[in-house]
Amino acid sequence: MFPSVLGADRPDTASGRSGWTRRLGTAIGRVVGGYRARMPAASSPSRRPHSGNRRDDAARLAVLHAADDLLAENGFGALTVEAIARRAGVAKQTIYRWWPSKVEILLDTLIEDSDKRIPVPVEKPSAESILRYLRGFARFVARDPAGKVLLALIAEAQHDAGTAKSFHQRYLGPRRAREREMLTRATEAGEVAPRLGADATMDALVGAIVYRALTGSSIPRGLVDTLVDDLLRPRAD
Amino acid sequence: MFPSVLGADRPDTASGRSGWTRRLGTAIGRVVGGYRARMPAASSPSRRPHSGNRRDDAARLAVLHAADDLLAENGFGALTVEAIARRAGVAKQTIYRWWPSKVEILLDTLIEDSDKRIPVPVEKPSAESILRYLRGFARFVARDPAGKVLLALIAEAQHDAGTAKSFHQRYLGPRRAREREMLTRATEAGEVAPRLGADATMDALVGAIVYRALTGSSIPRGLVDTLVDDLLRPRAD
DNA sequence: CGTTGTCCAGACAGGACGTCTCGTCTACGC
DNA sequence: GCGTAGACGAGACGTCCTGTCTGGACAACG
Repeated sequence: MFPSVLGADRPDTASGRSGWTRRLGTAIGRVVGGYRARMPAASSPSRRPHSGNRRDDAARLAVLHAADDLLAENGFGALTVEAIARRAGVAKQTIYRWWPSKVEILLDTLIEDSDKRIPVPVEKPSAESILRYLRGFARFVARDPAGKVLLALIAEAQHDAGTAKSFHQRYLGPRRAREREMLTRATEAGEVAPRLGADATMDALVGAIVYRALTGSSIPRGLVDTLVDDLLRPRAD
Repeated sequence: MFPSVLGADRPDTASGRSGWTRRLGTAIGRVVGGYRARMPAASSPSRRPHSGNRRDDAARLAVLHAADDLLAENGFGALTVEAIARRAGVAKQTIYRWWPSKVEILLDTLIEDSDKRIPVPVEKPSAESILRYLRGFARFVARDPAGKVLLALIAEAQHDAGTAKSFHQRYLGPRRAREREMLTRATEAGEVAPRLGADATMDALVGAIVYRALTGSSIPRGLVDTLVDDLLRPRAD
């Protein structure tokens, strides 16, 4: 049902690639910049003309996929950098060169996956599109292996302050901005009439769904529908 | 505001107790059985008449308090069994003798604290008492140091299957049973009229509150009030 | 063709884990 | 009383993962 996380074709490891790099580099490309792509000096636009060898994109993808797979198979508790390196066929140092922690690896995969699977419908906002979005979100978080990454990061953010900061800055913040936009537009268009503010309303909807997922319960469609109806539909009295 | 988690008087460590044990043993007693109290053979009611020395209750409390304090101070990520042992003035083996993991320690403190701070009002259920309960819950989870334990355990349950099982069996399950009772009685009395089932309704209410706490947002009273009103009050149409 | 930077491979110290073995002390049974 | 069973503090032990740091091979660019 969900054959593969993060893209269609994926090599099992990054090893045994003679000529791989060039083909991959142009064929796939980078959808998301990834952790380090934005870290070093975003202020200086024209950096060094890049001497030396360039980053191996196959290795980057192998790491992302390995992390994803290992999380789905054994859970976050068993996820170690060494295991990721082994599975990806990559040296440990290659991982530490580009990511400061396994959390940033997961964050990279999560951003890529959720942009692909559950984009926020900011254009043409309507009660119907909001409902569809939340149904998709519920499905993502409850049944999609990639949704487990989201749950794992929410969890890890409770344990580590650095994770919390990064998770907010890179994922929750931007996503919530789009959700707020979606809800605000729909409200202004008279499509919905929430009694709470945009953030509180989204938290109530998303929170209920996420909590069900966190506690291992299923998320029947009727739950989402009723919730949306109760919180977004204007009351008669 | 919340001077101490888990009881009033607490020694800093368990060491230096000459004569401590006897006094503590009778004075404080055990509110909750704790992890191991129910584990070994609940089938045989009359066990061995207990030769040897008995369990040191001061050590038990010192461990519970140390875990609580360390979690509040440094977060779950920095919480180690060794650190708990050091802080409690207790040998590591003493901890492993009674708890299989630090999670069970936290579970012991959580059960004790939430029974004390946010009991579920199953008697005399009313819309008003439900609202008060949820306000208290929101306060507990957002501002009480003991509430951090709940968040940490929800988080750890995502990372480890064993934690998830234990957390459900010992905390979420029993608590939800009482909450369901509360809601069902209030519904039968005509006090409230949820459109969703008891579990789904509670998840929507609790989930929204927990999600705010998990993402570090405050939980204004108006949010809880409106949520309760939207989900529990009968709709006119 | 040399410089630069990435890659794999592996060594390394540090820390936490969970187990184990001591010696001490205390409650209970005989 | 006295012996024994069990809890306790102290600390050693092997294992695993961490994050850093080498070395040597390779590829891109000037």
